[in-house]
Amino acid sequence: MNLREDWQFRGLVHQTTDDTVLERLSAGGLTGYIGFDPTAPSLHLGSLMQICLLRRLQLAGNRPIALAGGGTGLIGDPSFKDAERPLLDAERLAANVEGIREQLSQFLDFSASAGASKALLVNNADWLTTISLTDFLRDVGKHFTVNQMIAKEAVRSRLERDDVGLSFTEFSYMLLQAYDFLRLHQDYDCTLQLGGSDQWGNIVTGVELVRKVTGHSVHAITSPLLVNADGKKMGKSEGTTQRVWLDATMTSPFAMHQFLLNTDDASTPSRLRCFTFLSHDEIRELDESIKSAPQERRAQRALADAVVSFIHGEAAARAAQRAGDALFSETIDELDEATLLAVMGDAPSSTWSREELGDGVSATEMLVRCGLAKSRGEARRFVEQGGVYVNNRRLASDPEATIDLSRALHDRYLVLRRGRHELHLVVAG
RNA sequence: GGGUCGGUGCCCGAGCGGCCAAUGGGAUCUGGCUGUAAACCAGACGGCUUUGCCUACGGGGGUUCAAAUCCCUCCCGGCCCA
Repeated sequence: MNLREDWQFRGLVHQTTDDTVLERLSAGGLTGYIGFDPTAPSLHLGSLMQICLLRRLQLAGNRPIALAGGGTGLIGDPSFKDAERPLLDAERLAANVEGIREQLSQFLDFSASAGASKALLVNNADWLTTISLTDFLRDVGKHFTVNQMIAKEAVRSRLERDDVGLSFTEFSYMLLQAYDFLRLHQDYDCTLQLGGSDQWGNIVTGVELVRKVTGHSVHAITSPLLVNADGKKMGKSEGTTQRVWLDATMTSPFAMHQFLLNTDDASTPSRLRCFTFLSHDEIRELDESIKSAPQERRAQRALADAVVSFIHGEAAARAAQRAGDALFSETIDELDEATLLAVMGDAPSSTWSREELGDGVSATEMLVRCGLAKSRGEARRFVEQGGVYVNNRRLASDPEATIDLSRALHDRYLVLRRGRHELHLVVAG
């Protein structure tokens, strides 16, 4: 099984500059890079595809470069965005780059033992913040005409809209990214850039720049953007309620596991291919299980286990698994105290005074203070609609309902749930 | 700088003096059906001490018994001209 066959099976390739790249990658020994935007202190599931691509590259004996966009982040990529991006200040950006560096270092092999395919992490702020404007315009800008730049699909919609514009700053973004490729080619002999299919325009601009400046031909591979069954980009602001972050303190392993477990049937095969390193046979078998026994959701379970293991480790994946099983398929009041705490370990919790709970606290009040409702009005609505559960038993849909210690598990714990998924552990102090 | 069009709830977008917390769509949320899914159906969707009150239609000021709606001014954006 070589890389080309594997990538084709997994559907990782959307477009390439030429057919031979995949063959050459299969042979190993190339250097390829992917850029990561430091828009937040953590990467999220939307970047998992890119992370896996770099890893696959490395496993096949190539050198992966992860490029943190500390410089391009100062500008903001306008590709297919429908409005001007707010600028991030340099300090936040630097902090974000740091966070991302740390995360990426877990997924690639940066040790000397990797030899020629030892991964590299670079920050384009190193060159983008130091090059002079006139040098940039002469050495980079001179190679492109505005005519071809405005013809790019990625910016077209912004140019055609009559309510928002495209600032010169954002318009210049593609040149900065092109310059990155040139630098990586010159400094590290990098001959390949990968990215999502929305990056095609930016990437080929880089390919062109390298050719014009050095005469060398370098390559591009884009991968399809994964969408949910409803056509929305996954992992962006969608998901259950928020983005699914890779940082365990921002999105708990349990929440991530749940998110993946809830993947709809139609999207599961492609996610298994892109986000896991399972063998082709295993994947085919899981595909089959979706058709033959969808209610078992073996494929979703395998996906959730594999991804959480990859990101947070096997122990975290097992814990998330157990927590889900306990919370959704057993009666929670049968759990012993240690198990209950382990299961609820990921969920937010709060400590309440015994006296207060003894007297009974109104359900709406409790929902608001636990952060399960944004306002009393919303809390009242949840109760009225029957969306509130204590220890997995639905609360009477009475807005005056109160909750007291008599329901507590082990005389201290109340598992408060709102709707299907939002949990909170109330502890009597 | 000049002209012109526009800025409404999470987003899009109606309203153009009282019947407006503001039509409609999307998103989201809750419930039902299910498989902790999708689709579908029903409901909710500014806040509160909830038969009422408060805050909101870019900011400020004004006219009026009454303004998202009229006037002035400022800020922001699009387009055209310079």
